[in-house]
Amino acid sequence: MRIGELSERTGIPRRLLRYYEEQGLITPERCENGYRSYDERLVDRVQQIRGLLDAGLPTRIIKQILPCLDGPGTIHFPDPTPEMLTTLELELDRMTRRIDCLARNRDAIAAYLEVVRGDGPSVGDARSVEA
Amino acid sequence: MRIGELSERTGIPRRLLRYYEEQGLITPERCENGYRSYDERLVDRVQQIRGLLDAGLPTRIIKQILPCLDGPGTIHFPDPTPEMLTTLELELDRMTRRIDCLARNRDAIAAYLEVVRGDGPSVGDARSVEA
DNA sequence: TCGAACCCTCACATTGATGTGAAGGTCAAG
DNA sequence: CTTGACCTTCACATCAATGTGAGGGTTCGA
Repeated sequence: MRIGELSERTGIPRRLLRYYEEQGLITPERCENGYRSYDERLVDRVQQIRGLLDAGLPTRIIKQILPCLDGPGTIHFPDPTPEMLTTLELELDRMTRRIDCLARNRDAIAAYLEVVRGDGPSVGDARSVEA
Repeated sequence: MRIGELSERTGIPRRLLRYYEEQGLITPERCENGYRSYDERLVDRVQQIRGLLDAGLPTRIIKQILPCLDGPGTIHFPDPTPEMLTTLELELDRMTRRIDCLARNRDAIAAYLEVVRGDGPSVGDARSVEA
């Protein structure tokens, strides 16, 4: 498919699809006329990228971890250098911390909302967190 | 305490502490001489801000949700306009999706790492290229 | 009294993720 | 053949989060 269709199917602006390519996150084929040609599988891939981006990971990290997330059974390791493994470990850790922080704060907000809309009992206490 | 001490205790550069203030996330007092004077509680507060920032929330959102996360017991609801509640609901939703996405990808990475190390070297293509 | 170590404001630079528009090629349908 | 809807590249604009440094005041100990 061409960029327009991929854009529509994923909800990602064309501009960003080109940007992700520029960042090395996806590498569509080219038709004779120079148009980008996207494989079906890139629909999922692009959405995964968006998810990670939304989750706060920078493209350069995403680029590194994407190869490990290929498919359910299709895991092929791209020659993991120890350096890369370290990066992954590190990022794994960051992600966990990020998740914890987000979860704690989300829970606090949820609690707050619950209290505010008379849902719960009287005065509540939504304790939360930090890094 | 002054900005230097807060910076040291939180690990946040002075520059950012001033930036957070500029963004309305914190509002330290001022001494006679114009120096910023930070309350003890701001140590936690600042770390909470960092956590949220790291988690991908922009300052303008953080500014909105911070009042709901004040302290242990000290929760005072600031006249929740329906508009604000909507924002919170929305952000709550985003956070949940973000968490899910992060968790999925983190698990995938964790699984990958687990396979790569120790466990049997069977699947995949192990190329040995060198740069 | 001097210097070191703080603090201030101002303001420009940078990076990452985007928006937007110009100038132009391709292609199917009227 | 022309028009409109695609596509291309290029390049400048923007926004948030930071870095960095200039120019200058304050405080404190030697």
